[in-house]
Amino acid sequence: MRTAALELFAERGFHGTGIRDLAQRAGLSTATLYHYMGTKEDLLAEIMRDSMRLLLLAAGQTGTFGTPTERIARLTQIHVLAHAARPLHTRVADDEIRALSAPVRAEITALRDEYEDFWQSAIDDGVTSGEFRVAAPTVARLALLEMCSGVARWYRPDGPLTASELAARYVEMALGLLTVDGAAPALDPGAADDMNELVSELWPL
Amino acid sequence: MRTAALELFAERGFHGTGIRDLAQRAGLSTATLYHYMGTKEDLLAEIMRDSMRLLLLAAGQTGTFGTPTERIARLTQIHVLAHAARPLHTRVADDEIRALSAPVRAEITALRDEYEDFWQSAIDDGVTSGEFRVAAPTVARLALLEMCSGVARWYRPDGPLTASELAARYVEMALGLLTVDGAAPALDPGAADDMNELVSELWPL
DNA sequence: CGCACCCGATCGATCGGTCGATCGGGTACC
DNA sequence: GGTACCCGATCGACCGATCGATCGGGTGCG
Repeated sequence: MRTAALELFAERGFHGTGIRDLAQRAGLSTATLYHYMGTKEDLLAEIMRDSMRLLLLAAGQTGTFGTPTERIARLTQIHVLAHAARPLHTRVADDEIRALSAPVRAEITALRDEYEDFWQSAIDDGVTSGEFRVAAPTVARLALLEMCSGVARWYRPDGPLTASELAARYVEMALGLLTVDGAAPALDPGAADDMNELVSELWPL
Repeated sequence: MRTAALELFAERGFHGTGIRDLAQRAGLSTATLYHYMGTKEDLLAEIMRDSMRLLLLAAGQTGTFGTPTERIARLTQIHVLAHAARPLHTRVADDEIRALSAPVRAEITALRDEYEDFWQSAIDDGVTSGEFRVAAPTVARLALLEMCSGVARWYRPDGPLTASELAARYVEMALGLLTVDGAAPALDPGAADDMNELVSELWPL
């Protein structure tokens, strides 16, 4: 039943999944479903709690020692491996927060914030120590997490890369992202302004 | 009415938004709503079509000339600026593809694939020319796009960064990500294996 | 009049969730 | 051994509410 909910929530979204869909996938009647579970939201909340708690546990065991470079490398590897190993869990956890009622959402958000703190402090420490050169550390955290979480949306185990290889590539990219060579801007200010102008034409305020 | 649909789809998702929600937000009755629009799905499809077409148009004007570095810089800037300027459009376009029926989904997916080709060919050209050093170009494209699209989920115009500043930071990070210094692995193979072991304990197959 | 605009009322279908009833396998007492 | 009792598991039927969508009938302006 948990499996059915996981698959359907990931595939169609929480609001796109009816309890009759759940019952059919589990091979039960809707009444029997309610013998085992609470509400539909409870089902979603459990999935998200489990997902976040495991990630937080792993981050706590690997994100607190060593150099900032090592910490980011380990956090990235864990995050990518987890998203590759459990794409359904992580996709639901990343996409369906808005479907939760306010109290549960607050609980899950608190877990997520705690997890992201591991990343932020590793980035900040790296900037302080000079290992990282990045102009906006908070933006870097958001960009990194978004990029790593995306794995769950497209990774397939039968593709050209194993999960370990994929994680290694992400570690390389994450560290490259954090050690920006700011010597020469890629676009001169004039070209950048041209882009701004094009955008304000296409997407007028 | 378009505005109402845009706001509500972005806020609650397609399946989480009812016709009566749309009518109330637009200050109309549900019947009047149907005087102007087709089905609810048509509304979603229009939002996604507009969003993708503009992005594709912008990419066509900026992603085809210059060095790979310049092309990626311009694509990144356009993408980030668009997502910062129209977060609702882009969030809906990124998150609600699965809510579309098969034919419309195929159409939107084709547009998206065409757009992503601008990115992929710029990355591939840069790898060929030696400007970029990245072990898995396809993965790099996915990572870059996911990271840039994330902007729509959290950027607020009244925050510490203007949209132009944000785009400049993203250009730096994107180019850093694509020019990985592969000299020394951040984690020795033993440490990487420890991570793999931890993950297989926490997320058993 | 004709047409664009707008509405209350209502449609059949489906929603999340509950109801009372039934079934089969213990288990405790005589 | 028989039997009276209990209980978790399961079901079809059904609840009120809401879903997306439609209807016929207004208005008011050209």
